[in-house]
Amino acid sequence: MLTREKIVAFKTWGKHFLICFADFSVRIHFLLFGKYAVNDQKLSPARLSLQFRKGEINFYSCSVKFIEEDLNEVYDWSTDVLSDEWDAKKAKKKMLAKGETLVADALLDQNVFAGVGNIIKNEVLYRCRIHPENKVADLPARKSSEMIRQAREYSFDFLEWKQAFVLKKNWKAHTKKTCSHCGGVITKKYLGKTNRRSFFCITCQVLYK
DNA sequence: TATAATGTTTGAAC
DNA sequence: AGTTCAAACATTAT
Repeated sequence: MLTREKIVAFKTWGKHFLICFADFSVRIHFLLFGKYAVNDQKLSPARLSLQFRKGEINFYSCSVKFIEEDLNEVYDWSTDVLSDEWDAKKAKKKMLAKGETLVADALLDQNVFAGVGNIIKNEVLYRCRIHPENKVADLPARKSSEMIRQAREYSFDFLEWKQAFVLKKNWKAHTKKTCSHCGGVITKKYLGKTNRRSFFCITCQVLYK
C-alpha cells in the first residue's frame, strides 16, 4: 500500500518518529525495545520495512500507526523538549496547573515534556537536587523553572552521550548505589501514579514543605 | 535461568 | 462517568 510513495520528510515529536508522505504519515514508537536497521536486517520479523531504490529501513518491535490528519493539527511542536520551538513558559504553566502531581510524574507527562523518559526524569531531579516526591505546587518558583530548564538541557546531553555510546557512564542517579555529592545511599523507590522507579539521594535532594 | 526494565495502550474492575 | 490497575506487547542485560 506504500508502493511507489515518496517520503517527503522525517520528523520527530518526543518519542515519536514520523515518516511523512504527501497525504499521510506513519508514526513509529519504539516503546521499550524497539529497533531499526538501515540497510541491514535483524532476525525477528520487521513490523515495517521500507524499500528504496538504493537501500532499506526496517523497524522492529515497535508500534506503527497511520496518521491521516495534518501533523500540525496532531502535534504541538512546542512541547517537544528537543524542538527549536520548545516553549518553557508554556511547559511551566501546564505543569503548575497540576499542582498535586508529584514532580516525578510531572516530568513523565508527554503532554508537558514530550520526549522525557524515566532515565531523564531521575537525572534531571538529581541535577536540580529536587526530591521526586515533591508536589509540583510545593516547588519554589526558582526550582520549577530550573527543573524545566534541565528537562531540556539534560535531554540534549542524553542525546549526545547516547550517540557517543557513553550514556550509562554519565548516569549520576539512575541505577546508582551511592551519591556522588555526599557519598550517601541512593534510594530506589517506585513512585507516583506512573509507578516508575526513582533513584534519589534523600540528603541532597530537597523535599520542600 | 529468572527477572526486571529506557513505554504505552487497552480494557476490566471498581 | 470517572479512576485505577493489571495485562499485553517485546528484547536483553544482569
